[in-house]
Amino acid sequence: MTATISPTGKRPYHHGDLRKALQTAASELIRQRGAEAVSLREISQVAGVSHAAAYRHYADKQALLADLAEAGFHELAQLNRSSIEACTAGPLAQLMASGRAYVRFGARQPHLLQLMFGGAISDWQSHPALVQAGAALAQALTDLIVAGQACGEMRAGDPADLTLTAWSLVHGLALLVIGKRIPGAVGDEEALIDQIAQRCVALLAQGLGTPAGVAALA
Amino acid sequence: MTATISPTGKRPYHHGDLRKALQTAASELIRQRGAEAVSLREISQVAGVSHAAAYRHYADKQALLADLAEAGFHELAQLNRSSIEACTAGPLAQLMASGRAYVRFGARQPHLLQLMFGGAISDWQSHPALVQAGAALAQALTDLIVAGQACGEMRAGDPADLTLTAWSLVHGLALLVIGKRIPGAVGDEEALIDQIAQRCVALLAQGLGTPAGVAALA
DNA sequence: ACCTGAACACCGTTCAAGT
DNA sequence: ACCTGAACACCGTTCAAGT
Repeated sequence: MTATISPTGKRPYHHGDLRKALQTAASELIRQRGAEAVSLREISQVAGVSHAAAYRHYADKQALLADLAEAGFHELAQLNRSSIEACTAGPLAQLMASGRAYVRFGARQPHLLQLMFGGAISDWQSHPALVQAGAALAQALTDLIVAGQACGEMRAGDPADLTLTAWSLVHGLALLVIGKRIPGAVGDEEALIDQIAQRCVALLAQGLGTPAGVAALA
Repeated sequence: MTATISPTGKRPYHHGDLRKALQTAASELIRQRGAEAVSLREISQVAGVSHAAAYRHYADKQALLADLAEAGFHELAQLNRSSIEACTAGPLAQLMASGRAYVRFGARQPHLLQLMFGGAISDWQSHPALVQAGAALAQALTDLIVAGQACGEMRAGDPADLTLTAWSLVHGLALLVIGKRIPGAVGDEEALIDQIAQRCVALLAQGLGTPAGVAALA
């Protein structure tokens, strides 16, 4: 932000914080149209620079996409934490709340979820920050399940199995909702989607919970 | 196939069955590298024609991709039927077998599953045959669940909810496996993936099954 | 250090023209 | 009826040159 905005109103040669401007522009465009439908050239244009300028801040288009996906993981993890904290009941009920938040996130930002999990980022492994952000999300789920097992609300067994089952359910549900593959719920009404998600995570809870845990839900 | 192959060995002007040749070439390339990494021009070249010839058989690239995705749905539906028929136990056990087959399909042909459910085909609704093929797959699942409810192995409730829950679980699991998001199972060993899938669908069965149904599994 | 403009090798798509 | 070749408007990426 140092000496980049001239008083004349003309745009200066140096942008100031082009990296952030690219993130903002890309995020906006991708949330609207999806990663495949947005070019680096258009992002640069919206950010107000030439089409080659982005390469001073990102190695290639993949790196920019990975950056946005990482931000998406942080956002989802934050929503996850909020939904868990907002639920004053036990871990099993918190797991259900967390699952609904996951589906809600997908329904609100379908193109972002596609970017985070779809094939747009070809070499996931070469973006360590992205791997880290994804792993943190899974760890939060595992923590919840271990807590549930400790207090007898959740079934015994390898926490990794319970984690993967819970994650798979909400992940698959979110993607099926996004893809409009659900007959009878083609619309985007958020309330309807949330009701569907509620019923699915309730069935999940039947599978993961102990009899005592399930009884406590009602 | 009429008068298209000259005895001299030189390629004739007319291909004969270019549509099928394009499908074959595209299927091969996409299964190896994914839809985003394959161009219509390369597909045409592999099929042995100029890059414009494809437009005589497909409206655009999306139409070719939709055609391949539809074939994928038929293949998956067939695997689904086979796995159910091969299981001589009750509907709950058949549901588990079906789920494992779904995950196995995804693990074997990750790029195809991405094509079928990812964002590569932007306007799904404008390819009716594709919608139909996807709906048929969901219907097979619902049939299984209704049968399970009828014989008391599966929990009562709206079959649509049970269907969506089961589908979401196996769909999410397949995609997480494909994306190598599963810590501890980064490898491609099919046997390992199948064991993981087995444990997840077992937990699903705990949620969807009645006590009697679950008892019958053991 | 940061950005621009021209250039390169690609795309998807169209269309007159060939067989 | 089916395919080709040239053309158009785009891409992502590179690099000398400008500030």
